[in-house]
Amino acid sequence: MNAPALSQTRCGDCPIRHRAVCARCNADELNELDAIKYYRTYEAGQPIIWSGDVMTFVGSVVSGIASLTQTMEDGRTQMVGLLLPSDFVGRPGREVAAYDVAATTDVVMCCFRRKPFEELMERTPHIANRLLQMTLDELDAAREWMLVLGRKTAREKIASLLLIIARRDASLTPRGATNRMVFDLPLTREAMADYLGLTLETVSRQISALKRDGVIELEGKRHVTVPDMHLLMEEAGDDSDGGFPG
Amino acid sequence: MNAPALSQTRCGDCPIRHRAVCARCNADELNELDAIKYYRTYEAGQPIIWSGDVMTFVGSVVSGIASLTQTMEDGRTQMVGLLLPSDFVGRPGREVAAYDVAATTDVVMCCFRRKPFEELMERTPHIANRLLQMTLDELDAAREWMLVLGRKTAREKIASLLLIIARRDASLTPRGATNRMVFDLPLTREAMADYLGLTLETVSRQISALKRDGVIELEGKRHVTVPDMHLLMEEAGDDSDGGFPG
DNA sequence: GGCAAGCCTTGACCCAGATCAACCGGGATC
DNA sequence: GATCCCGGTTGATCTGGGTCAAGGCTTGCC
Repeated sequence: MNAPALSQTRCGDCPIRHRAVCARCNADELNELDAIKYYRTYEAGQPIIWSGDVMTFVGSVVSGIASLTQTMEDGRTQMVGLLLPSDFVGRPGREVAAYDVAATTDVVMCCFRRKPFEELMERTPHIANRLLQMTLDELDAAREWMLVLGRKTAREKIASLLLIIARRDASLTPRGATNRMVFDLPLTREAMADYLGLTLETVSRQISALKRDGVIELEGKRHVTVPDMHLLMEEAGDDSDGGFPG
Repeated sequence: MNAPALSQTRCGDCPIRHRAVCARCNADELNELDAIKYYRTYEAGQPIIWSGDVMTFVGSVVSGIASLTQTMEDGRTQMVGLLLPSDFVGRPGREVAAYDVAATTDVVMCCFRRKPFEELMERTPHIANRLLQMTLDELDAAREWMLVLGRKTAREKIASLLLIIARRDASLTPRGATNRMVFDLPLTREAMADYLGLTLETVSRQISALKRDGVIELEGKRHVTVPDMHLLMEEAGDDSDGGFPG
């Protein structure tokens, strides 16, 4: 993991400066944030927050991937959010965490003490507006995901997840007009199953099937090559082609 | 339907005044809203907005119930939101609608022309803050629903939906400590199926099963009595008891 | 080198819910 | 009063994905 050196990163140098909740802040506002911020790291697999915990901080994912999950009493779990760098954790105004948050890979968080952050937000429309924008985006993503969970087949679910991961990578490393795409899966089969509302066996089988049918190529268990993104999109049952060249 | 007389309702008299996007506005701000608002009515079953349409307005549901749905090319549909009185329709800053919006019952909408509304929002934190709050609530509801779609059985899904409707009614007509609850289903079996990611046949069968098992009583096809809300909660696999007396 | 733990794959079987189809009942239309 | 719809119910059958079980491949530890 390429974690920045801790507790000395200046906001100006921050890799998520232009995408996180602080994206619209001016220099003065950044200084105020700086005063209440601190960095924390979590190893892959570690919990960040338990549902029901008192929230002492909110914050942004700086690097790595974290997951938001809900659990029923009998142990069934559903992932309800995948937090990527620049995504926000915590809800201003909420005392108690509603979901489990865990580090899927090694994670660096930029944390703000909750109370001061809430006060700052009260008088800083730049932050509130950015958070509104981000929340609306998350709501869209959640609704997209409801279609996946409610109506797609196992194969389509897998293809949809691969598509999301591929698009994320594409947005981080923009490239020319190419159909080909290579990336690493940041999730275990079990985590994929939790995200997709499937069992890990079904995830494994469908990945094998997509490989057998030439939709993807696998090197090891995590390294994926998509020879033709359009084919993958068809498999996902996805008409909106997400900006890939037609 | 008890639609208010149109185009003459003053904001001060509005039934959703204290819950909608305008909830925190002062008198001056209400006047500004007043200037760009107009009412529209839709009959049950009618479309309000088609996905892909240019959004000329945003607005609030004043009375009735509307639904947000997503459709795949092959016709599979998933409801991704149930809009109740005071809920907001449209996304400021978005040119083109992302979902189909349709009137499930007769609906009255309080519409704002989009551009003026966006400008007003820019300079009115009371509106932006309220919208943030409402969006965060919707996001929570969407995540709750992801658990339902991804991990619950058909019976649990039906129970969960009944619970949501019952709670909504309870919040509109607060009452003392009672386990008993009576309400009307505002959705057809098909709409419930679209919401739950099921077929209408399965919805019908599971409702019959819940009735046979005494969890609910039915009068006609829509009028429901829940003799014991706690039993219904157990059926929904829901530990959080939503404020019902223990 | 041997062994255990994680993560993943694959096979055999089963079942919840989808699909296909028949039918019911009430309200509108003629 | 006959007919047609529309929303809903119920039955019979099929199947996608869950469940249970047996390994395989790495990695790390002794």
